Amino acid sequence: MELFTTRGYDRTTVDEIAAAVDVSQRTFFRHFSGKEEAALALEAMTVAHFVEMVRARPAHEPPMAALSRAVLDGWDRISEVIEAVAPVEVYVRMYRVIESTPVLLAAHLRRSAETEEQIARLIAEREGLDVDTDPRPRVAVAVFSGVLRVTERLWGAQPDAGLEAMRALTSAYLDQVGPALAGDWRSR
Amino acid sequence: MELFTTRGYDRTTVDEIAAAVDVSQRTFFRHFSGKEEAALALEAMTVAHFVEMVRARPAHEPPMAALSRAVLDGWDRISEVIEAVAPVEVYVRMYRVIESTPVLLAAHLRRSAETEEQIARLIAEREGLDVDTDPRPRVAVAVFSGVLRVTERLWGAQPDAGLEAMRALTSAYLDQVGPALAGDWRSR
DNA sequence: AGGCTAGTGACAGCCACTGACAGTTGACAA
DNA sequence: TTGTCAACTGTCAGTGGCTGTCACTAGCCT
Repeated sequence: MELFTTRGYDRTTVDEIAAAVDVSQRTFFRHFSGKEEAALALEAMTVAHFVEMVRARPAHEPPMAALSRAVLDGWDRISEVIEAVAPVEVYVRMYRVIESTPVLLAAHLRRSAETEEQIARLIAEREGLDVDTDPRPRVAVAVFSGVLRVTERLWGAQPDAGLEAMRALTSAYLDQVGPALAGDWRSR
Repeated sequence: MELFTTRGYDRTTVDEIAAAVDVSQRTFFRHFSGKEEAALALEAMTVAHFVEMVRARPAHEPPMAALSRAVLDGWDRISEVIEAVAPVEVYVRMYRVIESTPVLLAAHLRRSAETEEQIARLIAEREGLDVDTDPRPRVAVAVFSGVLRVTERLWGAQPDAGLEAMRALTSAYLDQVGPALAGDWRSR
């Protein structure tokens, strides 16, 4: 992470990473499937945390409410999860590296797509629906994650990106789904 | 495309592609920035077409209506666009290769994200809004493209994926946004 | 004829990644 | 104490995507 955030992803070779932790290149590839996975390791941790938060929501909550609360509560506790492995500040710097590195951003988006599918199945299960018959679980999750992506992008662009700012942004943007879908924006 | 769809993306080397069109490897890289770009070239064409369709919508249409109609009309005319370059059947086969090849899917999603930003700016302009102040353009486009991604994924999974099926699926799934956002799914 | 440009090939090199082979270490059973 | 197994490691020799450099050709304008 130190190398990635200071030199940049492309200008960091696997040999340099291996040397920094005093290990052969071959050994690096035994721990990580590739340079990409190493770069996204922190991010993967937090994503897993959010999935857990969704899984833990009480069964009586309506789908969208469960998703919203899971994410909002998730942001409140995320710092503990990160801090157990690395300073939060490293996480924030690394997020910016991901956003600004095409191959990393691409990989990140693909992983998000996989997470979406996973959560859609979770929602379908909660509601007792078949994810391949009823379109609503996947549509709901797609709408939800679409908004989350916009939010995280905006957050990364802010100069003073902290975890509290992220929570506030997420909440504000989720509230905009209704207005955004309204027929005529000019009439409001 | 022929090589990619028969042998698979990973099992096709740039040398093979270059040899197939009787050109040196170096020349291949002068025409395409990489193997990836070559594989996504057809897809890029159709995306450009959809952006044009959005740009062509009359200014008085509400945002979501403009997006829906642009995409639906887009599917009606897409076959001409594709057929000018390759058989539609190649396009469909190639879409499946993209879906099933991790690096291609990742690249595809990243490009979609760029297109989203482009369209959000288009929508903001139509409505006379500042895309960095009003959240609605980006949120609306995110919701919309989220649904489109679910649709295209489902379409690719169908055995008889044709362009008409795609249009129908798109329409059906866009209609599900309302129901998916409804509070309690069980009450309906 | 001279010079410009676009397109090309050949060659050498960087880097991510993989397969094959050979240690080393610690835990545990004989 | 000794054999054995599993987990981890290093070395080496590739393959394949991609880039920089140099030299060449064909068409085209002056």
